[in-house]
Amino acid sequence: MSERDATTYPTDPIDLETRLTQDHHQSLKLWLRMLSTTVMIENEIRNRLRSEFDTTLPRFDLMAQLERHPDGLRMGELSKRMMVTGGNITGITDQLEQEGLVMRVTDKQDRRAYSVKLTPAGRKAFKTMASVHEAWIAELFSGLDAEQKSQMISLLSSVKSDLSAGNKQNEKE
Amino acid sequence: MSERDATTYPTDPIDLETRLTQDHHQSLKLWLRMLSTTVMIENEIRNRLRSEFDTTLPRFDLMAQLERHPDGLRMGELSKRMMVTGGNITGITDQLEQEGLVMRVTDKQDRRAYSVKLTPAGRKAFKTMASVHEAWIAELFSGLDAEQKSQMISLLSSVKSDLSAGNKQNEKE
DNA sequence: TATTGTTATACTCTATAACTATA
DNA sequence: TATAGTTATAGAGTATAACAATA
Repeated sequence: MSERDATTYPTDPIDLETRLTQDHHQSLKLWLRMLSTTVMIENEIRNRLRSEFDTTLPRFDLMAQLERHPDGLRMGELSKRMMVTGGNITGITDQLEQEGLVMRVTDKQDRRAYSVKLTPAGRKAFKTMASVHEAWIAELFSGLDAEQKSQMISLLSSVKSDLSAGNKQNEKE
Repeated sequence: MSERDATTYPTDPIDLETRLTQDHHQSLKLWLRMLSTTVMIENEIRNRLRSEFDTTLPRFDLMAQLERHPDGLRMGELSKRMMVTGGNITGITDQLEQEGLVMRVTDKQDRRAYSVKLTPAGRKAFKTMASVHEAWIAELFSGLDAEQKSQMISLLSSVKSDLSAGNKQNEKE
């Protein structure tokens, strides 16, 4: 070690291990913070949806999906988009249909299938909820300015694309 | 409108409204991305914990809390930290105690209360799980480099501090 | 009286698997 | 046979409220 100068070897095994451990801790810290932040916001939104509109997050989500697809979505598509299995979609759709907020329209090409659509009443009810909901979200994220928000959106995209690549679950769109 | 040049008035109400709407949409986009990313990771971790260690996220969390507090935590403290109500803590603690992973130590000052601690077996089991868990997390976040991770950690802190300020729920620490 | 923790209960959300009816 | 959706069921995970023991 006599002639060695201050420069560390690039492949020094101890450094590599140290860096790996640091990375692991940093990832864990990031995950714990992300999880707890998300849970706090989710609980807040869930409570507000219940007390203000007597609805739940999955019901709101399903209506949001239909709002984005005015031609309607089939049960199977809703299942994929909401990341839950088919049986659950049937249950939520049943509720919303009974309340007159969505309707099942039989597909003429395939008589096994339905298109689920918002009814006019459902669209109206959703619009009201959605604008209040959007204001809540803006309020809860008011700690970030526009620049920081777009930073975070792109960082999250990197995480997510990595995830779906690993899982090979991104079949379409 | 004849004499008006290309410069918009700084206080133009339309611009203000436009900016507000844009901010709302951006916040909503951020939230939807954050939520779906978190759900995907959470599901992945939940499945792996079940198949590799036959345990659940709340059980893992409770043990993680105790690992960080070797002197033990009271039921009420666990409840606050895990953001769930007391009855649930009793249930999870019962399970883990039966399996010999945690123990209830009666408090000598206050005989209503317990300190819950990891048993030696529990500590050993947790260490094994925790290191594998940490590697999973590092893997799932490998789409970000160290710089991006610390950026995201600080962005999340801003969101979270804003949240707890609004809710006045940050009583200690 | 107030607090610590437990019990009992119910509800939401979820997955799985067997099923019906079409394709 | 395969697919779209339904039904039935079970199991997490959660909150609420009444309760016992102790402060």
